[in-house]
Amino acid sequence: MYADVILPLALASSYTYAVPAEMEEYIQFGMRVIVPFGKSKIYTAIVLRTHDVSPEMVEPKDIMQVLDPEPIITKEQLDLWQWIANYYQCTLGEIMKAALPSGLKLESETEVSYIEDYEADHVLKPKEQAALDYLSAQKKSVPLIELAKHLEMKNCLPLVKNLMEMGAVAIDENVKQKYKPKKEVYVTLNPELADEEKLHQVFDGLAKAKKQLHILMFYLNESHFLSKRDIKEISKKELMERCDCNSTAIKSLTDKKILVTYDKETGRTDLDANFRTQATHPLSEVQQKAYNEIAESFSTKQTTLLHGVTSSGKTEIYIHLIQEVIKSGKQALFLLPEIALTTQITMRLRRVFGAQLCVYHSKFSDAERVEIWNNMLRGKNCQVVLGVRSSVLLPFKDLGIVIVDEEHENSYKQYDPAPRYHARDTAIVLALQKKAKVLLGSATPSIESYFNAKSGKFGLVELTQRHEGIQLPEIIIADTKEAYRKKEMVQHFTPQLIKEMQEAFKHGEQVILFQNRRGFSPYIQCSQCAYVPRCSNCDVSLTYHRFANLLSCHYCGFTFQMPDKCPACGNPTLSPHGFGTEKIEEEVKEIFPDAKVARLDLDTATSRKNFEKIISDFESGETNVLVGTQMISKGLDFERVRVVGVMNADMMLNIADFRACERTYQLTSQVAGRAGRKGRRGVVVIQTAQPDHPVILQVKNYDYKGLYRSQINERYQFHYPPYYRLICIYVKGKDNDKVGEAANALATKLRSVFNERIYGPDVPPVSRIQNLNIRKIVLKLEREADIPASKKIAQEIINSIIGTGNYKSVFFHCDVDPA
DNA sequence: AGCACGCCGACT
DNA sequence: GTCGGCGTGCTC
Repeated sequence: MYADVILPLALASSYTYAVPAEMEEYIQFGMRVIVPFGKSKIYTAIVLRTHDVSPEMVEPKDIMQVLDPEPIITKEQLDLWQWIANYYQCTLGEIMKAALPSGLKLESETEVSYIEDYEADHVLKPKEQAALDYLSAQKKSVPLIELAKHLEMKNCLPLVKNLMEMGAVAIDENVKQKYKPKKEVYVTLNPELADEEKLHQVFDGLAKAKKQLHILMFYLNESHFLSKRDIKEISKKELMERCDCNSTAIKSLTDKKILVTYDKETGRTDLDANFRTQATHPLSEVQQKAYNEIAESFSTKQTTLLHGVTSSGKTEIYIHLIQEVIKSGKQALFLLPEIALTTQITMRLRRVFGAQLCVYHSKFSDAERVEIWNNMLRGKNCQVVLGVRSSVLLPFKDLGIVIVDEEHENSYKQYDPAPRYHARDTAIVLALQKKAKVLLGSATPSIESYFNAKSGKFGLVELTQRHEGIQLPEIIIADTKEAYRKKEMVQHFTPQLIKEMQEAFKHGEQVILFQNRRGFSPYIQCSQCAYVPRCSNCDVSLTYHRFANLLSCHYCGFTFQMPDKCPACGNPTLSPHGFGTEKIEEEVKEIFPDAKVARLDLDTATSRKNFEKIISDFESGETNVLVGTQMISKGLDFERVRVVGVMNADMMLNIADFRACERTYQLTSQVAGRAGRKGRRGVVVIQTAQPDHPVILQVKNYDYKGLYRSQINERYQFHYPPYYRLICIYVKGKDNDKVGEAANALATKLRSVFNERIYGPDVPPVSRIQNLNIRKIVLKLEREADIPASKKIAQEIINSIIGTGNYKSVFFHCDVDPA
């Protein structure tokens, strides 16, 4: 018997292994197996199918082990994987990597250990001696990477191989089980004491130990131990909390053999047994009307777009829809963009759905994610999944609805690494497969979705009123060019923004300042010789971070100490140019010395905890100015914010991308929506050098339809989505000339088939990232074109270019429907 | 992705 | 003359 398996690598085809006789009985599609691959590596693979066709040409290796008693993916999941692989031009292995939590993907690690009685018969080289000294000192096997690090060698495998031949060391491949079920200590009464008489003796013996007596009484009452009915298990933790005692008191009881402890496997995702859900708020009249329209729309359309202004109470409608779905026994998936998954929305859903809700997010521990995966397979506790992009890849059993909140968000599209999939579009395919409904929600829908709604492909429901009659904030456009000319700018603040901030502080209200760039300044420059420090691996200037006193590359993460003099001319004349969140934070402190400023960006939100601390400090009024990147724009509701300042709208407008206008509108409206939720009407100050730009005016007038009309026209004229489908083909490699040649050859060949539908090759604005030079070719296909066939042809042309063998160090990848 | 093989420059 | 760098090809 043989098994075809998917390996978690970017390999085009499946691989065939021999199934040892003892596994034949139980091996099945969807189970994980451990297989050797290549010279020494061991991977977790997934069984695609079993058969008895011996592979030609190669002698199959044996499967080492079957890891699961049951399949861990479903046939339907594989169908979806196949769709993704096909549509987004990637391999099944890449999808497997993205879909499975890493606790389910075991990988081997090479470990080296010292052989105790080894005696050298010749003088060893210094490195060899150093390796042996290190290994013998460790007294256990050491990962190869650790040894390499210790010896400061890039590749120490040849050295280890040598030592192995001499009989000095041994190596082995170890596969570590990463996921361990969580255990908790529980207590119970010693069963030997379970009769009245003995218990009385125990009580008498504890007459002097009040605390212990209290604990015992509490335990007996709470667990219903004596009634022997409806017995409740009690954990040590619960006992300690509810009796307000420490573990010593319990220890005395266990030492006296009155109580005994035992370990119990508990889910990490299990809720406190005392958690009580709350009833939902009834829908307002307007919400109810929208709800009915959605229900009506679902009767004819699979997907419906809910276009509702900020604070129109979309979430409440989602909750009611989900309730309806889970009442019928089906599951609901609630998708949120990566950065927006905050406690606020989680708490809100938790209050309603309690233990039926599970949250799936990269900032949750891997063990939790394995648990959610397993629970979903077993159909346990997972009626409502709140998650980010990758949760569309979870093993749903009976999905009834998918809600994609903030559907326009570009973080739904994965860019690097593959699979380059869009979670919104994948969710629609998933829902189609499960005969489920999809609701896309946004205050500023993507042009594509709005087009689909307008053209009847999706249903459309509009919600134009803010909930509870909260007024939309007033939007002030502040002309920075004019303010500079009149010398009215205070650092990067226009007089209008300063005035509104003062006004807010006077009334004890809060301010949010939005600058979509982290760090202190995007570049520094020597005022003597005009030198600008650049990344050695990428074609970008280095961003100055004052807090850490570092220069950092935002593309490859490379950092180094801020030099105190110019590396080119030696003068101490380096000065920051441009501005990011750190600079704004500093300026606020100078201009308003009494303000308590916090900053929320990738540099301060290093962990979920830090992120939540910054938010809760702002919520409680501990801080009163919050400076941030687009992280502050989503899913956060604050009560006392009156002023929102957009520091520099031009930065977004001037990006060379066909979505620049759309994005500017979306981001700006999104941050504007943070202003004035209750009480006083909010104010938004947008600072720009282009106060007459159509998009700025559309934002000011809350004119989404105007934006849509102008954008849809441009999209049509310049051949962009939704009228055309884009496929970006990237050509990358170390040798810039070779990359250029390969890109030219590819473009020429593509043009011979696709003609004027091919654009480029172009050198992108950042032309080199991590020492890889980049070229970009764009294929624009008409909506009516045979897209699958075109993709296939494009891929064949790419393969033929690779097949010429002229561009060996160059590689290619496709980005279908780029964000 | 990782690992081996093979070819070229910098050391003894 | 060898050591060790990286470019290239293959993995059931």
